[in-house]
Amino acid sequence: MTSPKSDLPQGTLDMLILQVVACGPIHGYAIAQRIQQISRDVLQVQQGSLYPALHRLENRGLLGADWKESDTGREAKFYKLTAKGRAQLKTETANWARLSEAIGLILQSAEGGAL
Amino acid sequence: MTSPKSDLPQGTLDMLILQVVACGPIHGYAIAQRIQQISRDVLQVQQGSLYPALHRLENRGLLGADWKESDTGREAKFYKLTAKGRAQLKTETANWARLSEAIGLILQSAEGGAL
DNA sequence: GTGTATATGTAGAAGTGCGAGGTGTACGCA
DNA sequence: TGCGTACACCTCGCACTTCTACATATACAC
Repeated sequence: MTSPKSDLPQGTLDMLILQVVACGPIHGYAIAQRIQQISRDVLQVQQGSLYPALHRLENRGLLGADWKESDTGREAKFYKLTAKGRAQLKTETANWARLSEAIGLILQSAEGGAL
Repeated sequence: MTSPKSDLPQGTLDMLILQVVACGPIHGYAIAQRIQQISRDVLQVQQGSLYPALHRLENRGLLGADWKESDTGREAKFYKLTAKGRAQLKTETANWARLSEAIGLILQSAEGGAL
């Protein structure tokens, strides 16, 4: 309980990955680190979630992959966004904005106390 | 697939229900209508999602229920928030705020570009 | 008496994240 | 030399939630 347990809402992981990959070619292990870093440790992507998601995205044709050498000299699988992936990211981002806005409406509705 | 399918992120339904019930005693059917109405039809709670969620929340002791007569004269199960439920709502709301903020950070990170 | 809105409920299917485990390399330290 | 840690990939099965149907029953309009 002391450690911040941040289960992320189902469906958001794909969007997050797509977004990080959109910044440029990057390998899986680094994606997880990026997300954790940018979110200030709020979001933590487990490897058991990361790699299956990556494979799903690749199978759907949203991500392309190439084996290259990482900064440390080891072989790593670098992912990059396809055109289809870019479109999907756009869609999901818009959808997320609408959803979070709608949820915000519900959450605010009670505070007004108009009832 | 073409129709605007608004699957809501897993875990948010409980929070939404708790929030709506927090406004005062209300029956299940009306909860779904409320959510849809307040969110301007963005969020639509299916009955197959609603009732199981309601029962879960009741089993966890977050919601209390009484059978009363609804506006239309039919018997309906009116739910109300327990103290435990109120605490849970508070926790989930805070958690949601942190999560959505963190996700917002990721989404913005690319636009700024440099990091 | 048929249909619609109200109101509750269940069953099965599908998808997704998580935990726990496994593989292998490279590096620092004792 | 041996050990632990960080890197970097992967898989399996569990648990959970939501969705799509379906089933039930009342009240009211036509």
